[in-house]
Formats: sequence, C-alpha cells, structure tokens
Amino acid sequence: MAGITEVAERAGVSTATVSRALSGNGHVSETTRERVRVAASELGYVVSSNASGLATGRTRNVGVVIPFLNRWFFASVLEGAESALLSHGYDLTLYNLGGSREERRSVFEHFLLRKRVDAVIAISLELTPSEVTRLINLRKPIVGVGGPLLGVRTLSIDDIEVARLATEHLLALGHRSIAHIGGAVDSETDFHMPTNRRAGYEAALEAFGVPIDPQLFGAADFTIEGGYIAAKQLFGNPRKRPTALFAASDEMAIGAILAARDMGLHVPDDISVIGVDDHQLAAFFGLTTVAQYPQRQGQLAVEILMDQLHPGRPGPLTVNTPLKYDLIVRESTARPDARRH
Amino acid sequence: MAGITEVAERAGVSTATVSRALSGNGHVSETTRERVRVAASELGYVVSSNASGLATGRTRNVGVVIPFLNRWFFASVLEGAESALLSHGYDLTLYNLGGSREERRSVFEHFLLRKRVDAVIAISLELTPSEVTRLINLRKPIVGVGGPLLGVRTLSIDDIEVARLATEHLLALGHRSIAHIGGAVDSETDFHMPTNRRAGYEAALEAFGVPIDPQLFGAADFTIEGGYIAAKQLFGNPRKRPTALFAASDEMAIGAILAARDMGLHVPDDISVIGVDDHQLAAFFGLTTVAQYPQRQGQLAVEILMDQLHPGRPGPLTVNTPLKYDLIVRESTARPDARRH
DNA sequence: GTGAAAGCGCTAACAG
DNA sequence: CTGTTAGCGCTTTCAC
Repeated sequence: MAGITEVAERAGVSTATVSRALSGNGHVSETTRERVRVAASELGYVVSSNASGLATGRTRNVGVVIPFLNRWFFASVLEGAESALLSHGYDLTLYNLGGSREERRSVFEHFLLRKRVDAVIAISLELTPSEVTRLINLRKPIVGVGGPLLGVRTLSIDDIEVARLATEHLLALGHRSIAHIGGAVDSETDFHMPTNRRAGYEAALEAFGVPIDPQLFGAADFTIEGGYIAAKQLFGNPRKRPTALFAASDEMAIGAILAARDMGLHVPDDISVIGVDDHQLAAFFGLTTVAQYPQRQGQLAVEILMDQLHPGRPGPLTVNTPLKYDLIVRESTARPDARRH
Repeated sequence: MAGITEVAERAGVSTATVSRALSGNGHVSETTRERVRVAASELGYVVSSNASGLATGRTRNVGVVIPFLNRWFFASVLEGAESALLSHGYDLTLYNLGGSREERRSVFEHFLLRKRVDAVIAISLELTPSEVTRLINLRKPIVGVGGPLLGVRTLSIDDIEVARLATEHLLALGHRSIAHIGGAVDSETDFHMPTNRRAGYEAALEAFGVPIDPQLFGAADFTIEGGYIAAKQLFGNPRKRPTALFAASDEMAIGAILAARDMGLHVPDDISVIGVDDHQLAAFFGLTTVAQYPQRQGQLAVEILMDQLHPGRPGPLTVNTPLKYDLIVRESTARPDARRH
C-alpha cells in the first residue's frame, strides 16, 4: 500500500525524483537513483498504473482481439504476444470475439474505448466495415496478425506462395491428381486466407499444366473433424480418387489422415497428404506441412507496436520482412507409385 | 476524446451528476439520467477507466493467471471467464506462466502488484509457497480453478469421484484387467489432480475386489502424444494386455485409441478406453468419457468474485455447489467379451 | 435531486 | 540534477 510519497520520504528526495528514478525519464544521479530503488523495494512499492496512466495518457497495456481461444494458431499467436508484451512491461487485455453478437458489439462499442489500452493487436479478424471504422477511430496503433485488415498494417504469411509451395511439393513427387480441402467460399466476409490458399494451389497446378478439377475440392471448417468429413467425400469417389491432398490447415490434414485410415487407405502409399501450419500434432502424425510460426508472429506484432509507441527506443527497428514459412517433409507424402503393398 | 465535462455541458448538468447518472451510484431523476445518457452516447463518451479507477480504487479488471494457453481445458476456462467478465463490464488481463522462469517471476513480483486488477483467477496453478504468499498478500479476492490452491477458494471437480466413476463404468461392463494412464508422480509440486484420479481408480478397483497391478499404470504428460506412447507400452505387453484403459484425460485417451489402431487392436472389441474431460475431439473419436465443463467453471469463478467485489449485488448468491460432471458413454467402451471378430 | 470542490497517486513542465 | 506545482479525468463527500 506504500505510495510514492513514502518512498520519497524514505529516500530523502521529492516525489518527482522518485518518479524520474523509477521510470528512467529525465536525469537522476546514479546514487540517488540507487537510493530510491532501495527505498522502493524495501517498501514493496510499485507504481499505480491508474495514477501513472492518468497523468501520462499511456497505460502500458495493449488489447488483443481474437476470434477463438481454443485453436492452435490463435492460442499460439496470443502466447507469443503475451510473452513479448510482458518483457516490455506491458499488460495484455484479452477480448475474445467467440461469444454472442452482443458481446462482440460491446467489445467494439464500449470496452475498446475505455482508454485502457495504448494499442491493439487484432488476430485474424473478420470485421464488418463498421467495426473497422471503430478500430481506426481509436487513433491508436493497431496491427493485425494472420488476416488482412483494411487500412491496418497486417502481419501474415504469403498464403498464395505457401499453398503453391505445398502443391508443388506434391507435383514434384509426381502427383497429378491432387485434391484440395479449404475454406468454404464466403463472399460476405473479406477474410481471404482460404481463398488465397486455394488460388496458390490452382496456380501451381496451372503452372504445371495440370487441369483444375472442381470435383477435387472439398470445403471444410479448418477443424480435424471438418477435414475428416471432407476427405471421406474425396477419397470415397471410386472413379477418381486423388493420389494426393493439400489441406489448407494441419488440423484438416490430420482429419484427412484419419479418414484415409478409416477407409483402409495407407498414407502415403495410397494417398499423400500435406497441410499448412506445423501444428502441435503434425509431427506426431508424421504430417508433411508448410510450417508457419504463429508465436513469432505474435511477438513481431508486439515489436511493431513498441516501435510506434516508443519511437526512439533502442534496438533494431522492426523491418517489414515477409513472414517466414518452411516446407517440412515428414512421412505423409511420397511418390504416387512408391507403393509398398 | 469527449470527456465528462462536455457531456455535462451538453446535458446541462454538472459533472457530478453525469458521473452519478452513468454509474448508477447516488440518486438522479429519471429525466436527467436519460438526458445524460443521450448526451453521452451522442458524444461517444465512455468513462476513462484510469481516471475512474484512480478516484475509486477499483479498476473493473481482473487478472487471470494460467499455465498454458494451448490446451483445451485451460483455453476453455479462460473462454468462460472472459465472457462472464465482459458481461459484468470487466476487463481481463492475461498472465501466462508458460514462458521462462524469469517471466514467471516478474508476473508475481511486479505485474500483479500494479494495482491494476481488482481480483485474480488462478487456473490450475502449481505454485511455490512464496508465490502463494505473494498472491495472498495482494489482499484481493482470489479464486482458483481446477487445482488446489492452499488458502484460496478453489473450484474443482471431485477428481477422486470422477476417476472412480470412470473405473466403475469399466468394471460394470465386466472388465477386470484395467490399465490407467495418469500423471507422473511428482512430489515437488502440490498439484494433486493426477494423484487424485489415480486414487479414485484404485479405490474403485479395491471396492470391487480387483487387485491393483502397478504394471498396469503408465505415466504420461496429459497430451495425445504422451497417451499414445504410454498406451503402446501397456498394450504391447503380450503376457497381460489389459482389456480396458482409464486415461486421466481425453487427450491421453485419444492417444491411446490411436495407439490401439496402430497396433491392430480394435476399440472397443479388443480394448475399451475411457477418458476425462469431454474434449472437443472426444465425440469425433467416439470416446466414452466423464465430462467436465471448464467454460462453466471459468464463469462460476467470475460469479464468485463478483459476489465478493459487489457484496450487495442482485441475483442469486453463488452457492458452493460441487462442480458438475457426467458420464458420457460413446463407442469406445464395451463388454470385454463382446468381440465382433 | 443536484452542484461545488477536494482529492485519488502520479508525471511533467518549469524553476533553480 | 532536483524540488515545486499544476494538473490528468473522474468520484464523492458536503452543502444546498
């Protein structure tokens, strides 16, 4: 319960000096600074963020808006952001949009306006135009992760290239009948990731002179279960079962592997499967995938915000490097004719 | 950017009245209140939480301390807590302990002390005594979820009974050779959940007069992969392969199902499997399980805190009911002799 | 029922 | 390099 005044008394200085000593703003002699530090720690003093925030207008707190908590990608970005914020002395206020429409509205109309956050990180949000407006009107630094956000700097892997790489891996192995499981086409939202991954898949096929067969596309919801269902449809077609499958996420790819097993198909002998993400479970399932690094993405988002929040801060300025992704070849892909049985 | 003064001017009242009208504290005539509301909403005014917090000492913000973000149980509790807090007008500040020791220390020594939170929810934390002390010293309402926290009110299912129920289900089906996969014994931490579930399993066996066989126990880390590895050990023993398995979590149970498949064993004909949780994927794998409801647990934790934070608040007082759990029978358990092949 | 005014605990000019 | 002082934007007695 100790306040700045007690620290000042104990250190024999004014409150202003305590403030300066502890925050690092302004010049304080090293001896004084040390004396203040000691006094503060002896009293267990920690600045009140309310008072400090009120005086400075800054809160050392950033809001993270996220559509799901229980999915690997989102939780990983959050994890990366949380730890990076912590290391900068920032708190993270979490807004999950997974609930009701009402909750969602109140986040945008009420919570984000409380001046409690200095900046916001928006993770893979599919926002309505009015929500985007509200976000922009905050006039605070914003960075998006994993999804395009109109008018906002966004961190995202090049989905077209990633899909292209995955598809080319299959083509290079010799596959010509390659199915794709991706997101359902939904013109309402402007969330382009599924569309981009499909475009990359098609571009790779076209570049190889392989015709695109709409029957080799299955729509799913990016879950294991969704991938399982979609894969069963594709694998069950006796007339033209594909020899390979590119799933737009590892979770769907895992669903597809399970579907194949249940249908008596061997992966990769009967069917090769590749995903995107390098999900927690990818290695366990021997899944070939194009890895992306969501934790690092969350961390990077924080660094970008810090650059904006503390313009002169030391350390390398965050460059606008494209996000890293890597092809990781495991056991779920092989040449189509490499049958072992 | 509108402040309380502008709202006051626009409504033709004093700032004091605006404050009263909007917060509901103190008496304001209905007409005035309405006029203030209109003025506020026209100006897009939202109280600054810093200023309000400084004046009142309350922040409308609760801290949630969590050990993992990327596991179903934890993410679900968090989800439930977030949405409940939102509906009470509270923000949620997230502290993830998954990172380095350094991060963990700073959470306890620095962040939680900033007076930024009115209360804290601690999810399944294995805390050192000094961390517990720090928590208690905050002198703020604290509630634990999913793990015993010395000296703190904790919400947790009755792990012994849950395990007992699961085991009894197998016994009732006629199984007598029942394996168990649970947590490794770790005397350092006082996190009793795995120990309790094992105790419940043993109690059920004993009550049935079935001897406990230490060789039928496997330790794992509560992940799918861990369950897979442990199950392979148990199922691979040609001399005494169990006919049933009780896994202390659904994720491990799913790993066991996958292990069985890989070993050519049929579930449930060759081996019955039961878990605990009713995980996202449980239905997909046809897993019989004892469901618990982490979202509701998170929500309940919030209600308890609200009771403490707003003593006279309307609505039913949160009673100290034991947490609900239900046996959900799916396809992964059957009689041991019901062989179909 | 409403207004005036004194803080809440800290920071940031401005002096010195 | 350090002290003095005036707020930051709201809430809350205390009067009226």
